[in-house]
Amino acid sequence: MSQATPSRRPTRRELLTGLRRQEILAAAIHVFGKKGFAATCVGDVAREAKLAKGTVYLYFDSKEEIYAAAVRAAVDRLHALAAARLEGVEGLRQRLSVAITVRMEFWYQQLNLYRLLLTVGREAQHKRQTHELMRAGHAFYRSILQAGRDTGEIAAGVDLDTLAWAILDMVRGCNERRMDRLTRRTPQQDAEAVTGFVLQQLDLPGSAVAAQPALQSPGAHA
Amino acid sequence: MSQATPSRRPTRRELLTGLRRQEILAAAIHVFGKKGFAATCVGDVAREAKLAKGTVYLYFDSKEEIYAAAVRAAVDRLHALAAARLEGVEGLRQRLSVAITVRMEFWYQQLNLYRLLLTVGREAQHKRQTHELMRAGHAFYRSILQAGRDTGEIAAGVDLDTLAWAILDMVRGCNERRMDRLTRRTPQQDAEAVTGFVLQQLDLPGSAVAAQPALQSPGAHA
Amino acid sequence: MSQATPSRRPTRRELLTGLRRQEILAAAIHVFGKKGFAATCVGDVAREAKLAKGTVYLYFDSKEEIYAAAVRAAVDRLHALAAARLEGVEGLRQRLSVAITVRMEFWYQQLNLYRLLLTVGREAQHKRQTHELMRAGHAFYRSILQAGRDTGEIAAGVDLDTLAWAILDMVRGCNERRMDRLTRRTPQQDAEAVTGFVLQQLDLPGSAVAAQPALQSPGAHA
Amino acid sequence: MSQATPSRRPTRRELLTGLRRQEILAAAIHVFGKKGFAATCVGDVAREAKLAKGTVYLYFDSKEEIYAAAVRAAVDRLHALAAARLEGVEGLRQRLSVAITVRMEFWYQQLNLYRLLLTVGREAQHKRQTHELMRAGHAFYRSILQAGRDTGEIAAGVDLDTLAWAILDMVRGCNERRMDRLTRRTPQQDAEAVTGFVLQQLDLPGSAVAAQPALQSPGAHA
DNA sequence: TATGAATGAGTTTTCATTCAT
DNA sequence: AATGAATGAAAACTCATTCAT
Repeated sequence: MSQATPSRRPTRRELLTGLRRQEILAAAIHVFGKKGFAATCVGDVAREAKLAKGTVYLYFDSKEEIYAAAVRAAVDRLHALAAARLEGVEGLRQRLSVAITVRMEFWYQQLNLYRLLLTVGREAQHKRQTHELMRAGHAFYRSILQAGRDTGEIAAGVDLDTLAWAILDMVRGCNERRMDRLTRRTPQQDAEAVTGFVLQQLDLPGSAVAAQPALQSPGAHA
Repeated sequence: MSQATPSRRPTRRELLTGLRRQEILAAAIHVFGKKGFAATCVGDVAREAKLAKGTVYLYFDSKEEIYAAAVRAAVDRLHALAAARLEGVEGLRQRLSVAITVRMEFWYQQLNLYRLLLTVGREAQHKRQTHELMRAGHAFYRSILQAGRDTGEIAAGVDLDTLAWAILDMVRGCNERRMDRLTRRTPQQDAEAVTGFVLQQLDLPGSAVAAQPALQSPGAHA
Repeated sequence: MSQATPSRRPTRRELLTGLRRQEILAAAIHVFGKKGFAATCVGDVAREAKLAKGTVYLYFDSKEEIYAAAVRAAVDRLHALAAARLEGVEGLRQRLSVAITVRMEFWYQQLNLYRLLLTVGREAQHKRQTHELMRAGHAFYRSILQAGRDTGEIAAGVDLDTLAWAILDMVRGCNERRMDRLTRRTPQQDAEAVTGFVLQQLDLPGSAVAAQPALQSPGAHA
Repeated sequence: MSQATPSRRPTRRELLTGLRRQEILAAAIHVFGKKGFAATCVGDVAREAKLAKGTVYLYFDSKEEIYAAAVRAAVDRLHALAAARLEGVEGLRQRLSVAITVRMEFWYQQLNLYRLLLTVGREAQHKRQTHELMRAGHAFYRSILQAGRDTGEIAAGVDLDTLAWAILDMVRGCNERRMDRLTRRTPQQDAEAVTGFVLQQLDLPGSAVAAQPALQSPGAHA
């Protein structure tokens, strides 16, 4: 899926190197997520990966670089996943629903990394990468809305830019609350609620994807 | 922990102590915001406050405690400000608008502190305080919505809990984008957009406070 | 003798600070000389000075700076000593003798520091300082020779520049051999030999200071 | 340590091994000279020699040993060169001149190694080797002077030991100044000056080798 | 109360050397 | 013989916190 630079046939060595990097990244995300980035020293990462400290430095230039690589890898996976899930899905309602759900579910699988994003990602040296991620998220929702407008499903008056940001904000909020265990809702439930909000904004209520009235308290009837 | 409510007549000494603490907090927020929490050492705070390092420790037990106190003070001010602004404001639309605006404007004045909240506040040891803040924000919007329901302005079916969280998420998102200079919109413009979003969810469009259709692109007409 | 910057009345604190620096320098020269600069860590210096590692860093910015300061202080002392010893000494023979002797004796008292000069002083980052020291040494002997020429004691044909370098080289050589225990001669004996060498170059043999024929084997008679 | 004199017919393998060692030494001297001994890591040497790090360790036991071997090889070459140059040269004046010149020129060709000698050679673990080198230099000049005495060219009173050291010191001084670019004189010019000094000590002025009055400033006439 | 010198645990990073392939 | 991944000891430097004055 992502033979980045060496266009053909990675060497046996390159393969092994790639694997080691994966291992270290996994270990790093684990301990960073558990103890926090600042409180974790490279030795902790090494121990988790069952390697010597120095070995980690063979694969990454610094602690910061480990973080950056972890985020990069996750983002790549997220984008690939989103594209795959949307493949063949037709109709604004369905596409919105999938797009919202995929981001909820993905980060739910990556809570430790998500936690990093919320702390380390805020620091000056990682601003650029974090902003990139946010802009990509915005563009993602924006493009789905735009397609809806192109097909006439969305009226001309709606400010798609602002709405796309709002979607991202709500998704992020739900993710964070789940990470912090401030909610017991599942990613799917949250996704439905957010999708419902959006449809309401577009004056397209009636039926959310699962034909469940979003934004209604579970017990309530329409 | 220390005498929470000294009931009556603070001693002259208590007053002086309080002032010193304020000075140190102001200095701390300034330098923390400029260099980041981790990168700032207690000596920096002391220098900014024109005190000796040791003196800071007469007023705060640790660097962490300075952060916690700064947040506590800000939150108190925010709550006081919100209450003051809502005083005498009647009607769901108006109260919502004010409630959203006040949180936008307040943090806009406190960008340095807000930045801390987004980084330090995420660390394990400050989770509790940060959650408290978020829950209070949620309760704040929830109570305004509840009042609307009590007066019949809001239909029975709407899930107020979820909507309150959504408001908080959108407000936070706007604040963060402003802090990161990812947007050029003013707090007031953002507040209007969010308010419009909420009214639409409540099937109460027609007029946002400023009678501008929220979430509509500026040039569009209703 | 050297109130460097604060022209008047050093504070009590400045005095104490100065003393601490002296103590650390003394300790540093001791351990550097014993184990070598590279093999010595700052902790060793601190232990020798009976201080904590961190304390050393309150007085010096880095290990390198300790070295540089030690050399600077020694050079100042050497120059002061040389000036003092030459005070009132008249006549080329006598002045040369004193000038050569003082440099022999001084470094003999400072063997550990001298060893540093020969190793650390060679490294790129200290080249400038070391060159300065050598140039100063050359200028020192050069000026004494020049005075001799001005009084007519030295013939016009002699190349004073080259001779001054030669003096410095021989003095250095003797010092190094003494440091390395490759010789058992005393600084005074070496000084006499070198002085005799120079006088012979100037066609002013006859009497070295001590009226001993220089460069002649001890037992030999004129 | 290893078979010092393999008496007869070096194996094919021994020859290859010897070649590899030469290659590595050449690479080592190059990078050590460029970056300094401490700042150079074995990997740098290996890269320069186009070998893997581990391979270097097949030929040398340690980084230190590489240094020692490099010096040993250079010294052997120097001695061979000196012997070759002196072959067939007759007369004290000529032999002295050649002996001084050869040492100037040789190190001038080996500045990188010379630099190592002045730093690494000073460290405790290399003292012995460095002293050996200096003693050999002294013995070299001493033997030439002794030959002069044996032929009656040198008077009985002169202290040959001290003079030999003085020659070595002056030669070293000139070499170092050239290495540090503190002089613009050529090795030949320096050699003449030093030779002139020595002849003057021996009361054999008149003609240095090139019949140029040494120690006289260029423009002066005899 | 105010000070700031002293402390030393703790962190990142480098690199000589080893050893399985 | 050749390789280079793995090791882990070691070192410079920082800074929150203490405490004698």
